[in-house]
Amino acid sequence: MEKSFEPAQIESTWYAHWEASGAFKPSGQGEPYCILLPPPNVTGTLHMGHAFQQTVMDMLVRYQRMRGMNTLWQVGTDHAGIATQKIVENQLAVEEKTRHDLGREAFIERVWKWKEESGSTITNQMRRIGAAADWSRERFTMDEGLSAAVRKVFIDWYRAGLIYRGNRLVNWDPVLGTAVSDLEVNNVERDGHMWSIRYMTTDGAASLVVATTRPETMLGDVAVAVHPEDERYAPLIGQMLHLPLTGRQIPVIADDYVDRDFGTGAVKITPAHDFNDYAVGQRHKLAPIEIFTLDAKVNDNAPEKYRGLDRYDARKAVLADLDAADLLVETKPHKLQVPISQRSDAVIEPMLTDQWFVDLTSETLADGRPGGRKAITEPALDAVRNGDIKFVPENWSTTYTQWLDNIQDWCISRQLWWGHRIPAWYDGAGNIFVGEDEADARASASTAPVGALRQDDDVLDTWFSSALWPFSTLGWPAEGPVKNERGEVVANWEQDKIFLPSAVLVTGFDIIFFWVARMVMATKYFTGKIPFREVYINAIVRDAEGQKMSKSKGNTLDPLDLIDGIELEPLVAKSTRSLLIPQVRAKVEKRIRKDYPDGIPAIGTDALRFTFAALASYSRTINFDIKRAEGYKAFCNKLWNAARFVLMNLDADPATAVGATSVAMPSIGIGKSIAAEAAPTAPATEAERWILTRLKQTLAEVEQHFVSYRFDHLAQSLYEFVWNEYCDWFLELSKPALNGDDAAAAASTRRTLLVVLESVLRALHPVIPFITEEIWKDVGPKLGLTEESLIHRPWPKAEDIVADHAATGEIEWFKNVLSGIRKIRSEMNISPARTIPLLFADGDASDNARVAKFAAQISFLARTETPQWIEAGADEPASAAAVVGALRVMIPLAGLIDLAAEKVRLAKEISRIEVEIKKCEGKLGNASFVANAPAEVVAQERQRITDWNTTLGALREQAQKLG
RNA sequence: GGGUGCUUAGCUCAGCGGUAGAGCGUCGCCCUUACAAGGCGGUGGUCGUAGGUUCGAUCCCUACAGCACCCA
Repeated sequence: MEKSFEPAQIESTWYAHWEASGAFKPSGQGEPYCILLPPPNVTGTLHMGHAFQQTVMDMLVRYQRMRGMNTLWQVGTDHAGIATQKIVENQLAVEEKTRHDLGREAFIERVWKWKEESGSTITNQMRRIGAAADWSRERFTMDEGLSAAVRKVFIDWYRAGLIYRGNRLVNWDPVLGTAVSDLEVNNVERDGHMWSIRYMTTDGAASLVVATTRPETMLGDVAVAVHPEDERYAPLIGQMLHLPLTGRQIPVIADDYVDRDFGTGAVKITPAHDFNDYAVGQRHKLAPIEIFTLDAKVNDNAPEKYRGLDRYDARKAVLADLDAADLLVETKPHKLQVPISQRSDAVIEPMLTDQWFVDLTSETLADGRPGGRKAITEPALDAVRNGDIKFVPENWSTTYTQWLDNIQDWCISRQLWWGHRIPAWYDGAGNIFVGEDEADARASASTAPVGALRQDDDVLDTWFSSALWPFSTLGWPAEGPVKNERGEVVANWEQDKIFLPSAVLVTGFDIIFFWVARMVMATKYFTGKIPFREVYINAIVRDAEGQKMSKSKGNTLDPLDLIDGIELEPLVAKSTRSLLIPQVRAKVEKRIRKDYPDGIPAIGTDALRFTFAALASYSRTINFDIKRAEGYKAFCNKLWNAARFVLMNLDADPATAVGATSVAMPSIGIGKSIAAEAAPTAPATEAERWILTRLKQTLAEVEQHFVSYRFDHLAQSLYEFVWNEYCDWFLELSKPALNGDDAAAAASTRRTLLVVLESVLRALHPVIPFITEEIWKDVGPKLGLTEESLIHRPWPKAEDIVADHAATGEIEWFKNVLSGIRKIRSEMNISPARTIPLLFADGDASDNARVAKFAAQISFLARTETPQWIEAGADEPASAAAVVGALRVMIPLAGLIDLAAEKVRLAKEISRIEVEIKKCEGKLGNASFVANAPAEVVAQERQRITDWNTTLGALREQAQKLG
């Protein structure tokens, strides 16, 4: 083995090896265990959130595979309608073309070409973080198979009356020219104004003042609403007003939607361009008046003067004209929430358009069939309410149920070209024909079309196809094998439906609405099954200060930069490349130069993964600190060097290396190896029995943490075991054993070193697959294991190991004695190189036996001469002492220690213990504590006070001896 | 306005009813033959504030303050 751990070398070969060996495919044996990858955007690149999420999934899949489950990690990407179309449109823009210049077919062809060339970026990056996914089954939402599922779902829902076409107010992105989901709209606080405008009654006798942040929409006003109990306006209700600038007349209506205390208490109603106003208009049967075109310019319903003006130019013109007419009463600054499209940053304009919807709200259809609420929404709610699907952490189920309880019908049409084209046709009379294709649509219709049929131009929302992911990727609705474009079989519903429901979905909370809920709805409806049994909501990754990562802040991290490392200058260049505003560029550059003056060190995939695991508690954000990752790289190095130590000691004595003939160990899941066939006898030393006991406990904890998704605790258990127990104590204890006279103990220790190391490599493999595999390459054969590589080894089971709690007591005592000596050495500044005398005094029979047993190890590890006992009552030299129970562990002062300093040290220790004793006495002196506290707590308190008193007695005796 | 969280060592976070923990940082001593990405030993916290429940509260309850996020 190399002298230190070099991640780049290790990582380069193993992934290809695993993939080629078919290790990621379902074994076909054991209980099915499936994880669905939330399909990343095909346009995307791997960010920290992906890396974190995928590490979690990978740990689970690798663990379950080792446990013998039939695992499938179903991967793929989604076609990301808007994002992908935009990328290609931007490319066309460089050539000074639009998609309309190409035409629909040529454009789509070009998008496919882009996808073939660039769409695999993120899946290649996933391989770098070690994702053990079954790439042979990789899918894309626009695959033929998945598209067939989309068509079938659309048609079935349409024929069940659950999909309808309607003219509704939707969030319209005037830049992209499409409807967008309300989940793709952010309400952003902006500085704006509140304008007060006077509307006169038609008889000229009175007026009222409305307050608005969007004065231009007055051109589409159909009423002014006031609160029904608002006395200020009571006489005006029912009267008509002159709508300024338009020559139209509108009524004053009463509606308790109006907040009397907001603005003037009188609200202009523009149903065609505001969601609240739309509802008011419906209640009062007022026809909406649209005043904008689809690119947000004033249309022909407005007075000629304003036609063709952009909405913001129209605002200026309207305000100027109102002011001129003396109808503008007040202008004041106002903070308002502006709806911004996530996809284009454009201000959303609510617009009345013809769209397709999935009914999620009606109880019963007009013809008596079940409506969407009953058929789709309720089953999805029930699945969570009755516990079929569990959220982890549990409280996310509230978010889920509250959202579904208040859900609106789902607008599924998008005015794009890239996506699944809606399988609906229109005849000359506007009748709708739905089917697999035009022929099917005709055949399925009850009436003959009038004239030619024309297919709907629109495509479906990307999430419509993503919602089918749990079953469409498994081959549904095809009967037999589904092949990809290369003719390879990627799914077969008949066989693969065993993977439904999948075991767990790992995803971010922001996706609960977009995707989780919709998968439950579609999967329940079409298969009758739930899509997954558990939903693990992972935390959102932020920077070390808890700030959201954003390119314009310059605090993003590319997981691949952490893995490979990057110099400062390339890092600055790549971080500022996409930033167009010079001030932002400068700010980002400054920050990066400050945060990473030396660039980013390479920490490797394993350390990055371990860091993610260690940070994955149940909290909803994790703050990623590179320092933490560097610490876990050190852990990898520690493991590496521990392995080197073990192997070096085997090499030194090849006769006992395999050990199958001499001393056998508990089998610990060694399986069909040579070792297991040898008669197991107990390990020879206490230290071995102790480390095996600790290993057993650790493995049991790790299994528990996998069940509860506490990867932070899992990582910590393994970290502690490897570093603080195996390396710090067992490896150290093995040194005297290996160098001692007892050949049986040396041989046994060699084997235990190896057996424990091999087990811990297996336990760590799901977290840090590369380094464990690399180390195992040398370790496995030494145990006579026949597996080709670690990935094929079974999970090490706690129950295969025999615990020895007596040994634990012995080693704890040993650690206390050794720590006591080290403490004195350190505090008294005795050089670590110097061998010092060591004396024991007092103590009980078991101390006597233990000293005899561990004398050699104590001398070796504490660098002392052979310890001597001082008989009770005999004279003893002035010494510094550590107290372990009743035993005094003493280092004579002569030439080593300052008497005064030792007295101070002792006095400090005595007073510390006196405080502890006081605390105990306080509790035990309280009658109600003794009466009410559980017996074991009282007993524990009594034991503590006894122990403290023993220690105190020994310390006082020591102090007295020093005079 | 409705909802969900968070507030514990300098930093990032566990713990959640019975002796306050980890990693990183920091301080001291050591290049001791697996590892200086290391070893050994320290320092560091009235667990946001105020009440309440309890024999006992960092942990449960109430209120308040501050900070996030989600939905209107």
